[in-house]
Amino acid sequence: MKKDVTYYKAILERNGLRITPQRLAILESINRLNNHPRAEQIIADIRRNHPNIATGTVYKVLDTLLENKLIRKVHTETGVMRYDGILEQHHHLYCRETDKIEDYMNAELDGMLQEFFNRMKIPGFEIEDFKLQINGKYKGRKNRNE
Amino acid sequence: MKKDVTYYKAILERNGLRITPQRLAILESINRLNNHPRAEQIIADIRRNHPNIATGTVYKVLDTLLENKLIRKVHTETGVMRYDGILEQHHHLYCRETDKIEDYMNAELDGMLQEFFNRMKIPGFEIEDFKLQINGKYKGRKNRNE
DNA sequence: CTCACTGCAAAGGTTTTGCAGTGGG
DNA sequence: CCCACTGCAAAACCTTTGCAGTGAG
Repeated sequence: MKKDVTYYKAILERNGLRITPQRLAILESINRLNNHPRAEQIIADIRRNHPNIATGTVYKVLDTLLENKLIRKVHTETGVMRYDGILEQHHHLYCRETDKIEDYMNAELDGMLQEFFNRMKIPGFEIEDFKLQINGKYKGRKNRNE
Repeated sequence: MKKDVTYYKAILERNGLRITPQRLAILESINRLNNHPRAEQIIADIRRNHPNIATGTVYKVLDTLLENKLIRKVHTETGVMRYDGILEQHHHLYCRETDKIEDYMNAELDGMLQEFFNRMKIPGFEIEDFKLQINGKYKGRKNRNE
């Protein structure tokens, strides 16, 4: 699955959304920044090439993308929303000290959880998906404070 | 572990914090409301008995309690902070539709995860704890929309 | 040509802050 | 008594909204 302009155009089109430079820039930015950017970071990033894109527009676009499940929200302890372009099932490593998030994918873990909840039903609750937040500290490597 | 005024006084004292009516009221409120209240709900609750407690004070007290790990933050997709008085390891059932959170405790699950990560170390990351967010829908019972 | 989308600026909601005053120890 | 804490009101911060204008299809 190659992620380039053609790809982003296709997914916008598939969702019945108009293809605009703003939307392409934002989609592309989230995926290129890659590590769970805040709205503010996305805005700074795309303004380098699209200097007069409006803050309100970015939030509206993010909302539209969320509604169409083209991106996801991530919330950390700081209360500021962050956005995630990765749609596949995955978990997060989270460092409270630096507010840094990293992805953690592990098929064995997913299988184990799935199997657990198949067995252990929760009365009155229909499970759709689950996300594990693994809290801890980065050590022995630079804290790219994202 | 009985949770009453004496108990709250003791834990404040143990943490070197002054015992004030505001702090006791807030601690007591979070535990009595029980289900992950927002600041706004805590404020409304304690004002019934302490009519002139200030909003700013509540946020300051919540901060102090968080710093001393006497309560925890919970963040949902709406972006509004919520607070949790339960300190024991537990997970959350979360319903996106109603923004309702319920606790989920399961020792087998915890053991399984613990064992998994003992085996499967993550290079450069020291795990402190983990929280599973189980997303889904409540069905067949009233949606106490908390 | 039309209506979905953008830009702008103002408003909204939550949380933080500064400072004078109070009361817990 | 002293300094940690509170009350109050203003500010900060992030996000949403309304509306006139624009450009994608």
